[in-house]
Amino acid sequence: MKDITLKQIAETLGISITTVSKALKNYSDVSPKTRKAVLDLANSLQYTPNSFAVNLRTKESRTIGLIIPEVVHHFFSNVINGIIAEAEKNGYLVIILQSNESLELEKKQVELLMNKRVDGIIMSLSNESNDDDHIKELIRREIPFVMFDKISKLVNCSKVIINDQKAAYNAVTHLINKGCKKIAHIRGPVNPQNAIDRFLGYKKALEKHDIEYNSKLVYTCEKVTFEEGKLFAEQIIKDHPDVDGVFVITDLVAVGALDYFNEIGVKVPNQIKVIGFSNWFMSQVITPKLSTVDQPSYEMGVQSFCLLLEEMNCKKESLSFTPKTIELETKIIERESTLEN
Amino acid sequence: MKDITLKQIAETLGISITTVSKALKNYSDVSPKTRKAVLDLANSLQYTPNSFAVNLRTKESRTIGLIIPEVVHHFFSNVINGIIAEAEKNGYLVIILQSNESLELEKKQVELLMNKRVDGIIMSLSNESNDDDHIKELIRREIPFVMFDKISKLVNCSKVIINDQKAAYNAVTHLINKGCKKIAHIRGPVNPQNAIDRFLGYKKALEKHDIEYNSKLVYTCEKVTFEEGKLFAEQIIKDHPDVDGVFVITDLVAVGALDYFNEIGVKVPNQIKVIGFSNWFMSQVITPKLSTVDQPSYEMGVQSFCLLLEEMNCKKESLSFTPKTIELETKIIERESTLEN
DNA sequence: TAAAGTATCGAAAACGTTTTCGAAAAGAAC
DNA sequence: GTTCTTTTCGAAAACGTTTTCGATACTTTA
Repeated sequence: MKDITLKQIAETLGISITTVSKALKNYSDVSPKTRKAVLDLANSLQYTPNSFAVNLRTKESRTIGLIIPEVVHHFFSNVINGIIAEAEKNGYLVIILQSNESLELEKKQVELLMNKRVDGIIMSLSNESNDDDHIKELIRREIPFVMFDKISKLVNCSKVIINDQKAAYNAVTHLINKGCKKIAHIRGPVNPQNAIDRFLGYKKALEKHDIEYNSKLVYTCEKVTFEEGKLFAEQIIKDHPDVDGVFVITDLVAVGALDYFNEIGVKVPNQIKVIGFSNWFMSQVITPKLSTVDQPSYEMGVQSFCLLLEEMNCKKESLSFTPKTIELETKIIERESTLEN
Repeated sequence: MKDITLKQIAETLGISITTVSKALKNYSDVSPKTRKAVLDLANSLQYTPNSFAVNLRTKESRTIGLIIPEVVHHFFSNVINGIIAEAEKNGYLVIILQSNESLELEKKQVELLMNKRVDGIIMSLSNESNDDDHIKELIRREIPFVMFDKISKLVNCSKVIINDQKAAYNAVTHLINKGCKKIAHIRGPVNPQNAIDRFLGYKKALEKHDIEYNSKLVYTCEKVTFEEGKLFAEQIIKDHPDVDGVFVITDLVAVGALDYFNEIGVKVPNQIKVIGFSNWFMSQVITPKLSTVDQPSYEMGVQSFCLLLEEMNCKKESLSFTPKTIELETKIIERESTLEN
């Protein structure tokens, strides 16, 4: 029941550990005859190298770490999907940690992964993250590192993002084109760069179309939940009954808003048009079906791993690596919630 | 920039590696003075033990593997959440792999994890899985192993499940109590035990209430998708216009059915009542809100890890371990889609 | 036949830790 | 001063692999 080792193969064959190792790794200085003997025996014994020893010797674990704010989240679980698929294709395994949107946990998890000596780390910042010390430590230690979606502009590392400002601009312009004159915005928390950018895109679209910006029309989520969507929808109706369009930070919150509007009989899209962000699956099954901005989540995962792989390979060969930023395209998905009157 | 090792600490302090190691691990045979010196230096140098070496020496990696059919799936992502939370609490990290419902991939991934020498494996079978060889190999090698939700009855290992048959029985009984006389069933694929059990529960509920079972009313999903839900809803209406109730294998498919009914103007719950399974988030936001069976997904994750931990600890101390099965409670969530006429 | 080249192998170090066991030093007891 | 205990330390083996470098044996060439 004990594990098979090179030593055991060597002893039964009456040769040295060195030769066994070389035979298994196709070194040229082992005769065809002994190679065959080794391979046959290794096969019949189901030998697999002890990865602990290989890790120690080669100083790599063929494992990467992934830290995301939430696993139960349509966008992030799609990203996970992309990352583990691409990683497996390249012989890497993925350890997943969840920061639960907590900066403290996030820092602890970065430490965990460094101590675990993963070959690289992919990460999306928590909403609480407003300092970069733990990230910069990562860079200082020259651990291959990629950020996606919720990034920090101050950190010099590879990034996979969308143009949140442009996407938000397009979403709000879409509302305006459909006839909206007074548009509210349910925005994300204050820290995350993408919440800031989407807000800026909202503002810019208004300006561009000569609609006066009114800070009273901006509602700020803390937790970015369904419930907050309902709550802010209620406030919008109370505070500004003449609002005829809402741009929401993400679909989950937008669906909350729709739920409230449905409850009290506010007609969407007739009275108010709503557009969300990220194209969650449920957006296409609720009533009315929610217009949104499609974000290539799976592709973001794939690209994130590719960038990380590039950096890991450079490090292995002691080559220098210059961080890259990949910007992926978004597109408006037009559904019932923004139909023209 | 190089990693700090015991050797370096030992040399700068002029003592042996052994003593440094002992000082850091609070052995009793090191004087308070030298212990303090070691701790201070280790702290200021930010020493962390090389986990590769520790793994090799201790023969454990404090890492477990998790294989699930799909990451982008409300039920499974909640289980993941429970597992990684509980694992982290106990100092374990989790490598996640996705079988994509393919038996071939599943086998390869079991191999991957064994070669990686994880301390244990948690798994939910793919829909394709109809043989147990790779699982039995796992047991034979005495690798701590837990199955949850989609299990194999033939494998002797710890399991975390619900009583699918009873839950399905209750769901169908719920339909009957609400006045349904002719109830169709959109079931899961042929292999998975839980699809079989839910089907049996459906059948038993009919019998119990003197409704004749009709195999024509049972539709079998292959992929268990939204699209299949729409498709089978269409067939039900075409083949059996007088069906007044549907019990669906899972919410995603049920939502597909609802979508079709909405499209063609079939009134739910007036003409047909629908009940799903698993309580996906979107079920509470669609129109009409979907009745369903709540499955404690997060808790299943937590319990799965706990069982695995127990087994891993037994193995470490060479104690024998008897597999356990934990059965968690489900409950009917009554919403609009099964309102009484 | 000697020299040069090639094919095949293995000894040994290294990766960084943990742990056993014995040695040395210090203190206590007589 | 001797013996016995207790405290404190370190040498060394072990975990299993990879890789360097030198050694041997065998073949070819001059």
